Amino acid sequence: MSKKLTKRSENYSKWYNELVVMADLAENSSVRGCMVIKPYGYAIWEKIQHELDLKFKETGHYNAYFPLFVPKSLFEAEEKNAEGFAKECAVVTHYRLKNDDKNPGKLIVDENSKLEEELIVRPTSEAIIWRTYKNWIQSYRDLPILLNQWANVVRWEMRTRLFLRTAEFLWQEGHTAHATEQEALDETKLIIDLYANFVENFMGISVISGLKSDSEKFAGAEETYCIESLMQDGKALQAGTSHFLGQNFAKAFDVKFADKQGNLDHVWATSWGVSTRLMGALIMSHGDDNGLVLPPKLAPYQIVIIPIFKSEKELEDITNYVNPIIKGIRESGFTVKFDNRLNQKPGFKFNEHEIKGVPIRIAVGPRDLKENTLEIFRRDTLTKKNLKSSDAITEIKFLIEDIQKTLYERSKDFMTTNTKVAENYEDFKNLIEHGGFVLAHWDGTEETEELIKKETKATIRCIPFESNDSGLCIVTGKKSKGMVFFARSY
RNA sequence: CGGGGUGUAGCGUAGCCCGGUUAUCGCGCCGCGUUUGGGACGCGGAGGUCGUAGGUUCGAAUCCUGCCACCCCGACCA
Repeated sequence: MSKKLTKRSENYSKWYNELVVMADLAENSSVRGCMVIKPYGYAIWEKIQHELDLKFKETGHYNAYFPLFVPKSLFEAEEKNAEGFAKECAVVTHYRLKNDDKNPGKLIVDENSKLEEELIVRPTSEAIIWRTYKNWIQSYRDLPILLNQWANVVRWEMRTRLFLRTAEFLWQEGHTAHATEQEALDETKLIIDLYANFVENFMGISVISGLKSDSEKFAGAEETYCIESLMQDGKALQAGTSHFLGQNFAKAFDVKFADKQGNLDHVWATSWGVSTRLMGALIMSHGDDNGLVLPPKLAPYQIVIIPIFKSEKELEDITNYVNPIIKGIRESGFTVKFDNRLNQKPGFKFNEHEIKGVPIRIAVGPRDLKENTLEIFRRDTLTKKNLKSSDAITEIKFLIEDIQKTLYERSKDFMTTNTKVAENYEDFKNLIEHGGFVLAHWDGTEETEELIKKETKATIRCIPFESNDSGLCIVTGKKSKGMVFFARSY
């Protein structure tokens, strides 16, 4: 990993600031690590939502909404799930405040308003949803249930990190119920493939997918499938997960159905989600030393037009000149912003939109009006050229596609060149030090995984679905079913 | 919760070791003028409980103690 790239991780927070900042909460507040999503950042999130929503609906899913609060008794029903999340739950214990007699103008919790049963602010919604499904499912005719929820969740992490691990985050969580194990497994796989497809083709980020090891899988799941991407500093980032929950939640919440023969059986389940962390992945995958770089499919606006003028009359002329071009761009299905602010200079605007990662910039000044030209700049390669204004639409169509493609290929090349095979443990330690994915044989035991983690800080990011050649574990020398992906991760 | 570090204007900082006028500089902000094809320049101006509470002292941003917050490393994690 080059020094420049390593150093770049220090810049990430700078790029974040265009999209998101840590919330400025009251001093002495015990709430930490909440984020404020700025309009530009939220516009990107909306794009992600919109596209995923389409894909979910294409595959037969519907959106629904469930409560923010989960009664503790429901939360604890599925033991492993409860145990896994217990240490990071926000808990509501009271429902009322009152004036503090000793401290005028201040409020205190009214002890008389103590709740009979505490409410957990959802860290994830399996519990409350499966309690609901219990009432919805009696027969095989009620299945499958394929629901998705767009929501916020709260996880009281020891340590937060902007975008990647905030105390509250936005996500979508899918929760499905099926009559057979195979159908649930198929759903789990369908979604992880959907995620991989989305992240690669829409966000332009190359990913690997596979299974999580037992120690890394979701609390309450039988299997966790994941997609993992590689950031420019060589650290891996989990970008999405899809869980096969078996009958665990159906058993915990007593959800049974009668099949065609009239036999009762527990329902099979999946759950899956991606979060605002995807935006972190976006920044850390494509950002360069000049700021964000957005793939056209995600950019709040794909093209910005910057007029260069000395007088308002000149601006008017330029406006008349670019109006047909703007119209043409919109008719071609692209989004464009005409930055005709009077209070900022062109140089400033160039820079601002570069930091924001706008894929294409067009500059138009008096010179262009004379020669019937414009200057077009692409953010991914930082190159610009002049062309006839009549060629603008053709060029834009080409660039939109080419930038999307280039970003993905860049990400893919980066992952390929930073995925190495370790022949032995010494080799492994050395490779891990340099960042990136390291493929190595592993004997499949938790002990070995733990040892590697302790000695190298590397974890198993995923186990490929299609097991490759068998071999010998690099640590123990025991038989291995195939190589797995290791990396240091966020 | 364990180890390390930091806290000075909206942001980034100097000063602290070795206490002493009106707390430094840059960015940003406001006004006027000149500028405008890559983050403009000049002049003028506003903005500070030096994290907080105590202590030492004639005198504290500076020394001491407690507390609070933030950052980094561990444990945890989408």
